[in-house]
Amino acid sequence: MKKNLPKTYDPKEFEDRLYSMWEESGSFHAENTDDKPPFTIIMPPPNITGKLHMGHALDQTLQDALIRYKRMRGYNALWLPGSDHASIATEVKVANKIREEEGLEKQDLGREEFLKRAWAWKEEFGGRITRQCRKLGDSCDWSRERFTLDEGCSKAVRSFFVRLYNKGLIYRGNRLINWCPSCKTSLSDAEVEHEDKEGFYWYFRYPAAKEGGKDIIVATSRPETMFGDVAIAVAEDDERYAAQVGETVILPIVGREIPVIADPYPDPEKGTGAVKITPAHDPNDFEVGQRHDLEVLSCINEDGTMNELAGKYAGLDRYECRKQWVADLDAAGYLVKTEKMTIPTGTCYRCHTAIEPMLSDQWFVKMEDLAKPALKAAADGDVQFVPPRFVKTYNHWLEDIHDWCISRQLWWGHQIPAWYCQDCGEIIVSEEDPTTCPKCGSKNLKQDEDVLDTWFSSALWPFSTLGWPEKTRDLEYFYPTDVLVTGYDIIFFWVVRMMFSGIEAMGETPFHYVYLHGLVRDSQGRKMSKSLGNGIDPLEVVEQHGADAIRFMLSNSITPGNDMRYQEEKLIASRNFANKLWNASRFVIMNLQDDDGNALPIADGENLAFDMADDFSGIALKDEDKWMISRMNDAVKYVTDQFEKFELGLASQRVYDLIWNEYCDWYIELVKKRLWGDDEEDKAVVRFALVLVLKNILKLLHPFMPFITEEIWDALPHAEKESEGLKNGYLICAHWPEYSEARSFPEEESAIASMMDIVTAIRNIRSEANVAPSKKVSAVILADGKGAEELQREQAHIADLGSLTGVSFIRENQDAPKNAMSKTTAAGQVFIPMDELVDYNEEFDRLTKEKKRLEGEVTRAEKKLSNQGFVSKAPEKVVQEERDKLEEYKEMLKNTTEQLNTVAEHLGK
RNA sequence: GGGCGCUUAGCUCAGCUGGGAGAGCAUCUGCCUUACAAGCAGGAGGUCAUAGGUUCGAGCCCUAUAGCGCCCACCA
Repeated sequence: MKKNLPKTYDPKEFEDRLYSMWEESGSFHAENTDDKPPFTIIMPPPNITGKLHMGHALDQTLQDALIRYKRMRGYNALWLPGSDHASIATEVKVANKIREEEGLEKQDLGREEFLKRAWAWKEEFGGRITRQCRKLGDSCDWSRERFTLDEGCSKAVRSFFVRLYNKGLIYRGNRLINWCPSCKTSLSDAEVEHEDKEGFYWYFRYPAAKEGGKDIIVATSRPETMFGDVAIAVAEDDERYAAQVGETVILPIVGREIPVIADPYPDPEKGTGAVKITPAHDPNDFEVGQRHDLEVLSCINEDGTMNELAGKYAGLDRYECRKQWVADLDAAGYLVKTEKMTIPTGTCYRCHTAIEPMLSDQWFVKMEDLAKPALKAAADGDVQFVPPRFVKTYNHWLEDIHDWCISRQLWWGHQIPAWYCQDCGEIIVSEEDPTTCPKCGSKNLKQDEDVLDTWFSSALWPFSTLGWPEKTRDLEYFYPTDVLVTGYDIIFFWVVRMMFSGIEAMGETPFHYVYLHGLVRDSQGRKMSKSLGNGIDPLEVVEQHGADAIRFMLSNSITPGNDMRYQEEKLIASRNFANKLWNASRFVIMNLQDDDGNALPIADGENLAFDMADDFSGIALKDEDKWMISRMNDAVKYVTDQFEKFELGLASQRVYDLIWNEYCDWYIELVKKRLWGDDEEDKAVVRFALVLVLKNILKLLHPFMPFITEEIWDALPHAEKESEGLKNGYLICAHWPEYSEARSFPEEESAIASMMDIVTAIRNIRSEANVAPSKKVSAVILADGKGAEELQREQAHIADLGSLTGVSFIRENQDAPKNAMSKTTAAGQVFIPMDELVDYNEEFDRLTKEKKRLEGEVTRAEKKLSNQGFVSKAPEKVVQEERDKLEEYKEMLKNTTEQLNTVAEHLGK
């Protein structure tokens, strides 16, 4: 046992030390042995490009709280950490760095050299976030840390790719894809964001080719794509254009003749009802083109400049071309009108450049057959969302899913395991690098240059990290994982893909629960972002106030699925809470030893500090001890229930309440007198209860505030028995408390509660009468029945906490002191005679007000009880409660009225 | 265009399957009481967005309305 804790709570003094202690003792390591059940969380891998932000801090605090809770409950709790190579984000970052430092483009370096730089970059910065996690106290199993581009994950990616390919679920196709002209790569639908941009509708006249024919006016927001126009489409039943279907019109200035066709696609209500068809640069047009067997004419290059089809505009950027082209059309008399419009525009989720739909050879995952079992899993409850409403987002995404474009024109990532025979054109898809073409025997093979979408590898994360495709013990034991904790913003990127990949590869959903949290916003509710500069660095907060404070703030203000605000005040409140616990613990420890630091006896020999104890037969517990143990027991049940429901906010609030309002404000105050008294035997009992409850409090709080609780735990005395079957004596591995009937003391709870009510009433009177806390007064309590019994039983506490010279009891109101202030509680009425202190006029007003209030209550209750519907239909329990309440109020009213009369008499009214 | 969420004390938010609204901060009053002023004790503060409905009973369920926010959607 330590001498005592330092006088001030200084998290910096112990947080790092404790983290090393936990890690070195192997407390984070999860065994894959059958002696305990497994509990698994796979950490959503942070990008190696990033640094820890508030969102991570929240995500990880929740996961760590769950893991610590389950670990204490006796599970082999595995929290598997790792990071994501973040193909496109990293590639852009590394390329920028090379450009800045060396003035070179990545093409100048070549693939091999570029990848060397990327790996070097990863070595330098890649571990940044995971290192920062330690500051937060994350109890991950670092021995199992993974990286999406490490050998094992790469093997899993290849294996999964080949498997899907062989099943016909991956194919190579020439289709219209999303192209980012800035990143110069294709993107999946999920990677395209939609932004409303200011733009125009330009109305252009397409002259009829036939002499005397009717011109057609067409609206477009993208005139530069006109060079790729291959038709004008009108609705099939649009009478305005019926005569022109089958005719041709001239593409202005260009002079090319294009047909007018009828198709279901055009909406007669929109624009002029006639649409220009550009299959190469619009997904709808592409489909129209397919139906009518139209040519696909591409007029834009991969870098967003115009190609030779654009004639004199070739080489110009698409927007520059647009400007000049519209001016030229206007000058030539083809521009009919211009309309300002908001144009919904697809943009790249990385660089926000406008996406260009492009026809391109890419690899795709065929989604239909993969989506179905994933939908079924959610419908059958194999996976459950917390909160449940998010299943809609999940379903919605899977229901109208398009095939997933997985190839990226990048270098940093998993290169696609496909080879092209340079002689016969055969495509070879294989886990091992092939040397010869199986078709023609040629050795002239070339691997596909592209890499896979980053999300293709993250989709495998729950099983690739456990060893798949090998049949490892870890995989067998820890899969499926229990819960995925992540932000709701990532459902379609990641959750959906892990689901169908997991089901496909393992035949089982990768997790049973998906616990979704929201965003951490700033104090004004804005998103934290680099551009706004309103981000708050969690590490700075840890540095200032400690990891426990930020963890508690984050877990205390959370509701599943909802965004939350970061508030400095809330953080301070959390820090103050830690300080409160620190000082309460100091008080306890101080009372466990004499002035020289020698341990004082604790009741019931060696086992009494045993925090699991629930046999109190040999210990002379007093009411307040039982009350405290009972309240603690109640909290244990509640907190455990809330943990099981992922309601960490409610759980932590209850712990807060238990510690501050019950343990500190009442219990410690109640036992001070005993501790300062002479009854050595009783003092040993108090020590027992103080330690018993404190230990359980520390356990309940540990998932939220691991450091301070461990530090205090270390300073407390422990019995041998407590560590039985545990790895070590640390709190991180201690047994989670369990609710026990033997620790439930309803009678004492009720008695102490009545006492607390009366004490509050006394303090209230004193405060209203401006009586100094040091001044002692006497009190008379009017009560009968259960209330009288309870209050008499606790009268010593009443006198003590009420700072009374004495307390006497009466049964009849007529015996009440005449010149006194009074307050009524459910258990009884208290009178404090204070002749010279009371302002009778004020007291008269107060009592009048109180009488009115009570009359209202009585009326309300009587009305309710005279309602036949209520009495006959409401449950008996509710009705009875109402009757009891009425009696109580009637009694209170009677007493108050009499008191009022007394005061009135004194005033001569 | 489709979907979802929010609206409760001055501020930020809780409120479990319907049974007389809570917390933190801020505020007011009194206290440096030997664990803690990062504290203690006491108080004030709410037609639970609006309008209907269901019910004996609605912050909670249903319908509509308003405001705020988010997500999705093939850019005539």
